[in-house]
Amino acid sequence: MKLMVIDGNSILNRAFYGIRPLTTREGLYTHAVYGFLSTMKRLTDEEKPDALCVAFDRREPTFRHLEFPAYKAQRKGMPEELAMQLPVMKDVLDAMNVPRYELAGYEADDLIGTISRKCEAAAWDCVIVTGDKDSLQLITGHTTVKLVSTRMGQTTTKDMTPETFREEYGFDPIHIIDLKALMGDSSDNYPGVPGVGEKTAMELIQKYESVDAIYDKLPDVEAKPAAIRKLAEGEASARQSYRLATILTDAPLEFDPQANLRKAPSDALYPLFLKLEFNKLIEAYKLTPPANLPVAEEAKEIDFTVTAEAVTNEKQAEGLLTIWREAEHVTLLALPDLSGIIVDCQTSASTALSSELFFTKYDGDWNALLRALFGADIRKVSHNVKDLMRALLENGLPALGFVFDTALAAYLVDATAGSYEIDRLFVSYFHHELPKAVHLDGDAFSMLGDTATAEAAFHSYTAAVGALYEALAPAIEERQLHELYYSVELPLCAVLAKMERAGVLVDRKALADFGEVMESRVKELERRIYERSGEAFNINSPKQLGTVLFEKLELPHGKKTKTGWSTNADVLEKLRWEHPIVADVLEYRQYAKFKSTYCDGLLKVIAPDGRIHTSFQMTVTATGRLSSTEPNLQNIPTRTELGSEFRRMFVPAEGCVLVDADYSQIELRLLAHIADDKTMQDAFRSGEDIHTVTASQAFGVPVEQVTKELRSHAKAVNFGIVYGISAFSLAQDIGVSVAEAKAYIENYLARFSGVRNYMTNVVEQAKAAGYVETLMHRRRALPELAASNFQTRSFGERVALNMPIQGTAADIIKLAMVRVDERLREEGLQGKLILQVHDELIVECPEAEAERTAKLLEDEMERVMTLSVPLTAEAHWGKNWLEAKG
DNA sequence: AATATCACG
DNA sequence: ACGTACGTGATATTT
Repeated sequence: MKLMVIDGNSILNRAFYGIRPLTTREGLYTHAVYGFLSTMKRLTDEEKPDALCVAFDRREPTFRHLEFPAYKAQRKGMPEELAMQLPVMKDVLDAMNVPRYELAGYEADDLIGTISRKCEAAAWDCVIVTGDKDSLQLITGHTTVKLVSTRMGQTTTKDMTPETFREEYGFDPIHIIDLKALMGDSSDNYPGVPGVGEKTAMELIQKYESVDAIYDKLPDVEAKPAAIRKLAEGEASARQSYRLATILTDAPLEFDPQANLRKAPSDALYPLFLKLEFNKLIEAYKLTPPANLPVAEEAKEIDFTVTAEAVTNEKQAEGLLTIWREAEHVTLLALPDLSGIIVDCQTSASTALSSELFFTKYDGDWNALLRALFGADIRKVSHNVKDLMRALLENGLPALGFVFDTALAAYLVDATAGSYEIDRLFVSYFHHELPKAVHLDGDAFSMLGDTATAEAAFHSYTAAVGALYEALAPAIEERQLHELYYSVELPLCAVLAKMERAGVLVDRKALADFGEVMESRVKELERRIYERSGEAFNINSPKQLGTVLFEKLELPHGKKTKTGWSTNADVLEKLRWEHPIVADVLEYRQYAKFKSTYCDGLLKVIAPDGRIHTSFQMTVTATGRLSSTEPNLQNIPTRTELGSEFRRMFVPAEGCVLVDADYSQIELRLLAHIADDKTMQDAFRSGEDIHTVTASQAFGVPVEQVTKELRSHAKAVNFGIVYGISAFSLAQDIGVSVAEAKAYIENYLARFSGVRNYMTNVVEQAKAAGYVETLMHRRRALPELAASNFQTRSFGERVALNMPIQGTAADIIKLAMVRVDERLREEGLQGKLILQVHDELIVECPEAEAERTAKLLEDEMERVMTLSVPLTAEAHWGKNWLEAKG
């Protein structure tokens, strides 16, 4: 039989410092608990112990403190963010039925020591889980230690047995105590023998094994004379340190391994995990909701028992439509194919109506019903409105009167939540699982399987959207998001729905032909690479490629990755002249990428109408940008000549052109505006090339004397500033020494003092507020800024600098899209927006309207916002995307 | 499911 | 001293 005992404080600590901070929507920090549980899960799965328990320290002083007042004296108190997780941790363990032990006057170590000996006495094996090396003294033939360490965010464990210990230390585990007695412990704050450090102590213990043996022999021990003198002087301290380092194995603890046999978690665990928003762990532990899940107070008002009325005939529908038109709003969800819709409506303070519309159950004119329902005179609240609108448009139906989208609102309230599925949101807002919810695939309600269950879920989800609306609508107001939400995001749904539906025409033949060329080039390069390396291998495998380049061909290896040597383009570029194979690999990579991602990838998604219909995601990015999927049309190559050929294959319909308009330097302009940097504002107002002016300013050279190289360095600095620069990365990027890069940045900030102030101010404000925001109050929470981990905190600081800029640019182009769409219709132009690439809009329009459309785009894009610098956009048009870029 | 790489702004 | 720029998505390989 085997028992695992976990050092609670040690593992919780490690998780706290090793994982980036994470809070629930309510601001309760949870990452330490989360990390603890992941570690516990992993180790119990691996070790499969029969019994499991956790030991904790108590706050009271122990005998060590009493005997040696300086003991752990310089330890800083636990940060608040960790302290608040301790009671949570204990609640979780209780709910999991994992026994925990603590005892006044004893440290967790002493309890673990005692537990391990009691296990041995009962003929059990004991596995100790801790990050603390002191515990290694407990290792015996029946007690082993799993030593946990966190490196680079990865937790690894090392199994320490008597054998592995001896191999590493060269003496028996028990003599760790003697080692500590000599070298002391700076974190526990006891000295050992002053002047004797780890190295000397190791040598001595390896030779003599124990403190006793050393002092018996003194002064005849083999060591430097200075060390012998220090040993003699420090004996009292060594003896005392020995006592402090000794873990007790006889604490007065009632303990029977049998009582710690593993048990199934209690019903309390599921709701607790819900409250902590540990959705991943619910899955990992395969938890299911207990039969009688307690109902949270906030959720009481939501009445899920409203009897739904099935709408079967036109007379009934007419009555309902009248009621819906009179209602302040209705809440609805629709199946993706529009064959079923639930409409909830509050007709008075006390009366709620829930109606089921199913195509198969309705004997009237279904399309007429939908046309009425989706007209402008019924105000509708729904979830993922853009997708519903696209479905409506694709069926030739109107898509009007949408007044609220709960997914979109939840995204504005927390852009980093990651998922905005109805069930998840509901749990997160009301700490309560949806009743009768079955696990449906996201928000897509499949009517497969048990129809009754699926219909019940459909109703619950609709009711949940209604409840979420009540919570989210005020939240939008509170956070000053009214304008962004109602004038930008919500209207944008319709614009994007139309764009997705319109799609973009591609020249399939040209794309396929190009693919053939790529294919043969890939084959040819593959042959040459095999020849040059003398073997056939998978060039796409960084591992195999690394072996060939760095072991077989013995090329100098650069950076390492987690799994081996890096073979990325940066590294290979530096090796280009070392061996001809390198250039081949680089070229191979390029062709392979183009072939697989852009030729094959795009060909696969051309719709029957010959066009590609991407999906724009509105709730993905942390900054407010859109993203594009299936396929991603926001990363079509352009930076290389070969790659930009792909843009030639994006074409307008017969008789049309593509008009492409992009903002000029929008992010730098926003930096000048937001940072209120007069020098940079002047630079933009001068109309000169911004990178040249920056170079002239930062390097103290007249504009005429700015060389290409200086300009490109200035450009890199400009970009770096927007991303939250570091000298190291700048140096890496432009290939100068870190010292030079540092000087560049210093010169830059000396000249652009507004930027310097912005950099310090925005971080300071973000720390105080806990978030940053754009000009339109789009917000990003920054729990990272409170992190004690340097790397995490630095990341938070860079994000604080970048998000207001990138996010405001996103606000601006989104508003421009709404305006452009509006104006095109007002002007009676045929043009349609078809793509957005962050700072660029593409319209497809009849050739004859190209000039007017281009002008309209420029005007509307520039007019969106008045800044302290001009906001300029430039449009061009042509017979394909490449030409239209101008 | 995680990692490495590389395409874009 | 820490490790090294912001935001995305797709593909192929490996676990």
